[in-house]
Amino acid sequence: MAETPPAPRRRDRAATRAALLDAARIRFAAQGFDGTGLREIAAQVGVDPALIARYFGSKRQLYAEAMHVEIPVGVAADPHRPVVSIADALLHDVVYQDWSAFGGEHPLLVMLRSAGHEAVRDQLRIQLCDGYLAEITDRLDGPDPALRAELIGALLIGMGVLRSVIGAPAMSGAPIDRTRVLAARMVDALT
Amino acid sequence: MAETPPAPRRRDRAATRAALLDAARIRFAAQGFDGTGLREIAAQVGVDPALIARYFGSKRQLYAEAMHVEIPVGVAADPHRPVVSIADALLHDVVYQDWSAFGGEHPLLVMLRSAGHEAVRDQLRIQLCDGYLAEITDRLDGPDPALRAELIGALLIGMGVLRSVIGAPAMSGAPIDRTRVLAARMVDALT
Amino acid sequence: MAETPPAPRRRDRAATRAALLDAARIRFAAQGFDGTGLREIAAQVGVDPALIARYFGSKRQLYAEAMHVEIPVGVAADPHRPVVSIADALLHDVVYQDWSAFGGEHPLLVMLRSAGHEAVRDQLRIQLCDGYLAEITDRLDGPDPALRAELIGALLIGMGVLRSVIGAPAMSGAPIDRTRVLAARMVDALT
Amino acid sequence: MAETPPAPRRRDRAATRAALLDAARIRFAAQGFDGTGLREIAAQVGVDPALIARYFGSKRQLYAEAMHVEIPVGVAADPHRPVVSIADALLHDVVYQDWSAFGGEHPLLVMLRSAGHEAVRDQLRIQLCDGYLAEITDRLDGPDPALRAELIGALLIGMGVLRSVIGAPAMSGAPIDRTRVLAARMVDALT
DNA sequence: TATGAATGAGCATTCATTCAT
DNA sequence: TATGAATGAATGCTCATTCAT
Repeated sequence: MAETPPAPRRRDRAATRAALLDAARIRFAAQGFDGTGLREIAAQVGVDPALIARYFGSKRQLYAEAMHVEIPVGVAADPHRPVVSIADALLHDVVYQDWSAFGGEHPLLVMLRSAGHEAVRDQLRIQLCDGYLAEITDRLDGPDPALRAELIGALLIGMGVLRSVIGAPAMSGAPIDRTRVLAARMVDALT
Repeated sequence: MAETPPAPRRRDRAATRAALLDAARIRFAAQGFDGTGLREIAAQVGVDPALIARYFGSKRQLYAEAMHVEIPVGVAADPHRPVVSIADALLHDVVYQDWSAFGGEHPLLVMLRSAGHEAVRDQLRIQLCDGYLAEITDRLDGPDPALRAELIGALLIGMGVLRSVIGAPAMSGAPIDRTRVLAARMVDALT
Repeated sequence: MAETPPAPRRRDRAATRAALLDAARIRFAAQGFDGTGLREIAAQVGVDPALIARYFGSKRQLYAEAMHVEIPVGVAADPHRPVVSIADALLHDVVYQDWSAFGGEHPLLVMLRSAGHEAVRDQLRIQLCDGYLAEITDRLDGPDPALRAELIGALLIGMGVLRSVIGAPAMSGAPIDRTRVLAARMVDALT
Repeated sequence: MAETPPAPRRRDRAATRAALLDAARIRFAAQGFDGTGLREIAAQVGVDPALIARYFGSKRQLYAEAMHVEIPVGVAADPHRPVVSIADALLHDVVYQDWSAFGGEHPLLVMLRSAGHEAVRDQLRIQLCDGYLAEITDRLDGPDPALRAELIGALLIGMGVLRSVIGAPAMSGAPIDRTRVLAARMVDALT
């Protein structure tokens, strides 16, 4: 892991910046925005807290940059790919992918934990609606494509919430395949 | 309003306690656990902040008590009521009910905003899984009833998140009936 | 002195407040607004720095309140008192009075040391022009009474600056009577 | 403007040094010693803040050098020039001259704004007493020439303070000639 | 010679809480 | 029982400065 102190990493702006982002992701995921202090992020990297202000401007901007993720290219590749396949890819991406760099969860779920802040909610909306769901909306025929896309997104987010935020027993323990089959059935019901 | 200072509410322990809970619900919902100060809650009721510690022990306990809700009796009444009807009732209860006493949202969604705190996550799990979802699980036949109940819960929670936490455009703007029909279709696909 | 820690002064809001103001005057006079920390003021009184925020709201407000002085009643008493007498009284008040509670200088001169802050300049203008100089203006006949009053004020302030801010040798060392006679001659030249 | 970044001024030590002094004068005058950051001075010139430490040693030394001014040669030229004429020349020099390179004020008045620092007070005393006032003292006959010179200096400084630090209404607004006539009368009363 | 990464001490302010009254 | 004075730790952030490069 890049965020452990062993490597002193002296005088390397890019590496220090990256290490700060890595450390920030872990702490923000575990303790939320308010529960995380800049001092502990800096301490984890082994640098002075003032560097964070220097590199990122403010705690808010550090958070925004740490939580930013690009939509995976594979998902958006084929414009004719069926919706159920897209949804399944997103389900795997959002809920079941290995997000250990973010403390084990997709940044959308991490951000949900700090959704008391309006700026965080804004970022959530942009990354979810303008990113993931736009891909689904584009591929849906029939009435209310945006609404149906959001319902799929709601299922996705809800599954993530139950699995990794709330820790609902069945969803956390059940084999992934069984769950994906059931989720796919729900998505199919919308098309 | 019970929480305005004009009425001194002198020497009425029960009424003061209730007023503190009401005020706490509003502020916690609007600003989250960390964003809300005990001073402002106390000020809204017109009492000294030390009284909160006296009545509730700590901020955390005040939060827990303020966010506690009982599952509506109507939902649990008939053990033979079909799942899709239960789910629709819960959808209405959780997502579309008037929760103005909680600042406009169901406490489950309010708590999700402060899910950075482990105690809040615990309370969420207990209220959602042991409360709402148990009712659904009991009525489901076939394999994996708990998992399917959680998927329904995921859809519910996700809809609430998109509607009132994230503010997704279609779900926030669409007429409620159209949304409920689509959600019912997803639930039906599981049975 | 009320600002020494010996007396614990426990649980006495008014006394603690007054002691904080006393300590603030001394430190602000000696080191200016920016050079003085709230920590040292609080330490001098023997209380926690958080009390300052509680009692005065902010460092700026503490400063404003600490530097506020009322115009001495004796000066404004007789509306027919000649200007040269008023000026002499003010000279004694502003420059030669024992202002040891303010570290040895009139608050107007103390504030001049922190005149880099606009709020301080505003307070200076209000206390000098609307306070002291208005009394002089009212008693001046002939043209430009306000301008002549301000010239008298300029002499006063300038004498204070040379004496206690700059430490000009002659004015600091000369016997007070000789200086007052000369200053009175300058004032007389304006009437 | 010499202090705008467009001109890279690469590898010209003397020009960079001068540009830093120019920028420092403007900022120190506008915001005082404490209110001015080395970063903003360096940024205005377009160089790294570390250069300031390299060229001037410290912020204090940069300030001292930036605020240093020579007494105008015209004033000291004729040893038989009458005092009232010298005083008027100084009044014009100190109070009414265009000091736009210093942000619009004579450095003595600028320094008065940062007189919370002892080093600044020392510099003030040296530049005022040993510079300007020595010229006046030399030309005064009769008793206490140094004291009378300081009283003239007090009037000068006081006028500057009221005009440009405090912003006294009459002195800031009145036509310069009327003010100079009145000031000359006060000076004459001392001879 | 000069850059810019990094420092560490310092700032005012906010908070839930405690304790004497 | 309840008030409110007082606490002390922690917050994000700014600063002049230093030290490798």
